[in-house]
Amino acid sequence: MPTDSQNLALAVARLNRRLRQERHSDLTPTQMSVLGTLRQLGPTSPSSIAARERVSAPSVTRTLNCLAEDGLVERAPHPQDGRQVVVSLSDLGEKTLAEERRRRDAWLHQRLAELDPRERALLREASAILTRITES
Amino acid sequence: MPTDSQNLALAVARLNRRLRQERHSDLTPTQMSVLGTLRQLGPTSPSSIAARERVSAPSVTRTLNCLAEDGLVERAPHPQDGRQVVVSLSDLGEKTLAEERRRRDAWLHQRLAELDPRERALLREASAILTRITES
DNA sequence: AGATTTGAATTAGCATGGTTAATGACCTAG
DNA sequence: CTAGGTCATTAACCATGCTAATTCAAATCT
Repeated sequence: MPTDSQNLALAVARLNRRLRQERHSDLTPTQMSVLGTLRQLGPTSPSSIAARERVSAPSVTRTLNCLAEDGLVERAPHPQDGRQVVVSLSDLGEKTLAEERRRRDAWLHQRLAELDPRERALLREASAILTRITES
Repeated sequence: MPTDSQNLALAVARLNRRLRQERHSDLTPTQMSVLGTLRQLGPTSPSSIAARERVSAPSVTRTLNCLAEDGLVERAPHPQDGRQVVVSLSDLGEKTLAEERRRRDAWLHQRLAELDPRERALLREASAILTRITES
């Protein structure tokens, strides 16, 4: 018999795959996530993004390369510290993020709309708890 | 301002990455998931596994190759239909699954234990809802 | 019965995105 | 000023998603 944590882990893994399938866009989930983090943090270093995304620095570098090629983010030297790089969302990046979010979330949004209000509220709370857990 | 569905999608993506990090094992999340599905379904065809995991058939084939190499699953011809293959968990697979689950879930289990009972109950319900959503 | 279509699994080839290890540039402390 | 640490990047590897094409078996249709 599965434990609660196993159920939760399975549910999360499956939903994650499902969401990947529902993407009808050019941006991958990882790219979306990095753009979102960048939106939230404002201009920051790659390592801050890596920490926030809980991913290795090289992984972030590669994602940033793709995003920079498409003109969605910009890299600038750090004014004080020559080792660091400051990454920021471009206007195009901002616009693209908003639009892709709208499209990508259509499926999940529809599913949520089919739930009754109590379940929706429950999931809203659950999101907050999961976020808190993840960051601990 | 992010919508509920965006919050949920982000929370799920992040927790998924976090769980991958907490794995202290040889089995990847995908492999774990396939073993779990196999445990749940009993002996089945690769295509059933693919449907359950919402993943393409070739992807399942490859995962099964890895698992079979390690002796965790076994393939047998289907008695009636010569096109099909019947995949089943070996004893070693069963044992390994149980053990890896125990280890992999330690982190999440600990996090859940730190929540108050109301939150735990809420997440239990949320798991069920997410599973239902995912399968729709 | 024989030919064709359908279906399951696999193979081949591609892209993404995670990792660790090694490099190079830069800062900082001694 | 040198030694050591830090940040970003590069290189190389692996897992895992995909589609397209292949193979072989079953089912169906003359």
